[in-house]
Amino acid sequence: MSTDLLTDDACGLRERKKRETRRALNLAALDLVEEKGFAAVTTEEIAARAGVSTRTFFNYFPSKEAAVIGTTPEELESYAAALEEAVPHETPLQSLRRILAGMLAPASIDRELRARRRRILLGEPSLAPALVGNNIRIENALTAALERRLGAEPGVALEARLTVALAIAAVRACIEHQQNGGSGRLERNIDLAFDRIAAGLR
Amino acid sequence: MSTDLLTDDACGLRERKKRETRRALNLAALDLVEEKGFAAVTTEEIAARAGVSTRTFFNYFPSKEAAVIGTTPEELESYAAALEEAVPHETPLQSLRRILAGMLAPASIDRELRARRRRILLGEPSLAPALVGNNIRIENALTAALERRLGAEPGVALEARLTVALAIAAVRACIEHQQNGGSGRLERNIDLAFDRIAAGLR
DNA sequence: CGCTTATTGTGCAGTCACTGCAAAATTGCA
DNA sequence: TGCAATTTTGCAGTGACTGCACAATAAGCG
Repeated sequence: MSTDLLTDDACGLRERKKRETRRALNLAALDLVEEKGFAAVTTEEIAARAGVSTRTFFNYFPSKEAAVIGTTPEELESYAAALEEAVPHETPLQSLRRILAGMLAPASIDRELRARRRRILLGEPSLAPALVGNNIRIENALTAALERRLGAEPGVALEARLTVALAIAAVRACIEHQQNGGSGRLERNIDLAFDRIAAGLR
Repeated sequence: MSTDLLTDDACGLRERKKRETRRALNLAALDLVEEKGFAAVTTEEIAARAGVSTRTFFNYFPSKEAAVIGTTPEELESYAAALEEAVPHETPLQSLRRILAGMLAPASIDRELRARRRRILLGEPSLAPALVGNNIRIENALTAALERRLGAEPGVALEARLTVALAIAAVRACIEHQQNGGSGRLERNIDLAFDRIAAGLR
């Protein structure tokens, strides 16, 4: 159903051009934010640099924030699918650690885009509200996936939502720690955080 | 330093009028949101119902969302102070459970305002992004307070931020569970959630 | 190739949140 | 009462975002 992330060539010219435009807008937004800071960038500029009209910008992204943070529906689906499938000897929390860490690591094809997204994310605290807003979508998708994985027993709904919410919050806490000049490398801190969650907090 | 929440009479006419205006705007916003839904309410309407100009609205609140969700700096300070002071036999997590539950419970003076805030909060999912945005402020204030309580040992910064972030995320998860028609009473679920966190997740 | 049809891009007009600025109204204080 | 500080307000402007109608373009078909 969903085109997997590696096949760029989903048939028609139409589809390809749409992806190119989306990507161009995405890159333009990241460029400009790096140059001038998020607040000083206008949607008009982003559209201009990507070579489309301002109106078209809003055909691709519902907001200025989305063009910078932009988790695509495809990405979302792929993360959800990864969580739904139970890997042997892996608890839900361990799956989440792996998947969420993967979202930050410039691993798959679009490593350029992801690396820059990450840099901006760590550097621009003013994006934090938009970031957490975006997380809601991720949280809902992952919660649904985990519910399916755990089956429909009573109490599972809350359990699933709680697990996902805490995992995302842990990653976000590490990012904010980083932004506030905290010590330690991001990945290392994330590992520490998940270990804490597994062991129980006081 | 900070006027505590019970003394309404902090001297002058000026101060009193400011509080009244703030409260009038707050109530007007809640009224209108209950009537028409958040998206359909304009700042102009809110100001009009409160009997002030649109421009004045923005002297009191930085955004439309803030008038609805509106955690005042005083509230923030009072929560932070409550967390900083260590109660005997209470772990940080237990303190957070008590304090965050108190934010939802219509306990102190302004029970009317708080009860309506809570009802709207549970009923209007479109406010979720604004809600989590607001949580950032709360999180930062509580993190700083917990850091002070725990002292300046290495690793405390991350530990404090993580604990606060997880506690807030737990409450939020329970709220969203409620919004999505999940089972159980809110307070009961929050208790369950905190017990889980203390015991460790899988 | 041409023609029809479904998408997609764009311009335009409009709404609304939000801001800076300067003048007017109000309050505090001597 | 009169002066100084603060608050309110109007005004003009910017910029995000939307609906709509129309132009441009790709897709499918004879």
